[in-house]
Amino acid sequence: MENSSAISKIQDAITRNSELFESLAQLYKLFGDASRVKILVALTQSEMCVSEISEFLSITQSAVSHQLRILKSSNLVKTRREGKNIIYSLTDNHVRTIIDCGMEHITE
Amino acid sequence: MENSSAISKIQDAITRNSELFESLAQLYKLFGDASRVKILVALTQSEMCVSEISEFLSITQSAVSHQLRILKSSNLVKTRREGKNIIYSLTDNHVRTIIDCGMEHITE
DNA sequence: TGAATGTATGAACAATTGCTCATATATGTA
DNA sequence: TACATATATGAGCAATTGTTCATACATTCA
Repeated sequence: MENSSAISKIQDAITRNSELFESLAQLYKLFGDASRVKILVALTQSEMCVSEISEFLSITQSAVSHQLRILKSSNLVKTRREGKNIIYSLTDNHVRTIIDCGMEHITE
Repeated sequence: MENSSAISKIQDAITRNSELFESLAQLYKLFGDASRVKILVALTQSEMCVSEISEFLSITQSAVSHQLRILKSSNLVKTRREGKNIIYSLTDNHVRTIIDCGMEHITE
């Protein structure tokens, strides 16, 4: 099948921005796991330390830590120390927006 | 560590809506693959048949079909037949919105 | 009807992922 | 300093995922 001119313009745009869409996929992958979304949703409500998250999601501390590391290295969350605790919070409001955006689709 | 009352309200909300967040993760998982996002991005521009998508993304026809099946069974895309071709298009505007939402985060 | 084209699908496989377990590191406190 | 608490991390493992290959199904046209 032959490319129409309109289609081939889209092709150009997508090919040129290939890396951009890889990043986009990479971003959404972060939201594509139930544990991580729950963590993120929780953090939209309040900053929290690891053991709190671990408790109320009924996920082991280790599993939570692993996930938080992923979220942090992707700059979705940031940390500060407070005594023995490490307090996690959202880096910015994008997470909130993205979650809301998805929720609208789910709860239509 | 003990739950503060604020935290425990969040916990309740998340526990009660556990299934909702599973769905949310499930939705984002669909956007969490480069091939699929590219397909979806393409479809935000124009409806397209399988071979067109396959060509310009340089993905085999089989791989595209497999991905489209996933997207269709998740109701993100719909199809109609036109002769030998199956034309794929977005089911609604949510996909556009979600992609835009992620793009804003990427291109901040 | 037979050949060509477009699409779908199942099996197999490599890669990725998220968890658990054990253990290390860091901080606070007796 | 010794111990308890909070968090991080590496290795190992089972489950999931995305692709390829071969092939089946569907439609058009000669």
